[in-house]
Amino acid sequence: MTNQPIDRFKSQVLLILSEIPKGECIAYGELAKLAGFPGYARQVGQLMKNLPKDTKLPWHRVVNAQRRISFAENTDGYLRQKERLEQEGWLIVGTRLTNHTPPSRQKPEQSQ
DNA sequence: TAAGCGGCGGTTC
DNA sequence: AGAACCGCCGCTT
Repeated sequence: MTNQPIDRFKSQVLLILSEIPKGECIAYGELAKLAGFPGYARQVGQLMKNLPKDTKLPWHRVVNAQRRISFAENTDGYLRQKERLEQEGWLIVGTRLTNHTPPSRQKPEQSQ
């Protein structure tokens, strides 16, 4: 339409997103960069928000650069994303993602 | 037209 | 490690 670059941005992002393997996650900025639009992290988030609820795209695999779910904990969006991520093997503590059991306050210090 | 707001990110304190 | 700040860029008011 009138917004060709923007439309392309969406297409690219959604394409890359659909290629994200199960059990893996990517940051908004990372996704934007891979799509060819570095700096468009927020737009990716906006795009995710605008995705239809019945989309089969792995929107839940998109988290922020801090490896955290960008929704507030009490929101339904957070709960949905958490559910889906846990379903793919992720262990989630609060908004934080961990691949396996979190190191119960195990501090590196001189360990090794 | 201007101002504010995000499913953000990187740096700094 | 966590909170605060600023920079970013399109969308909504």
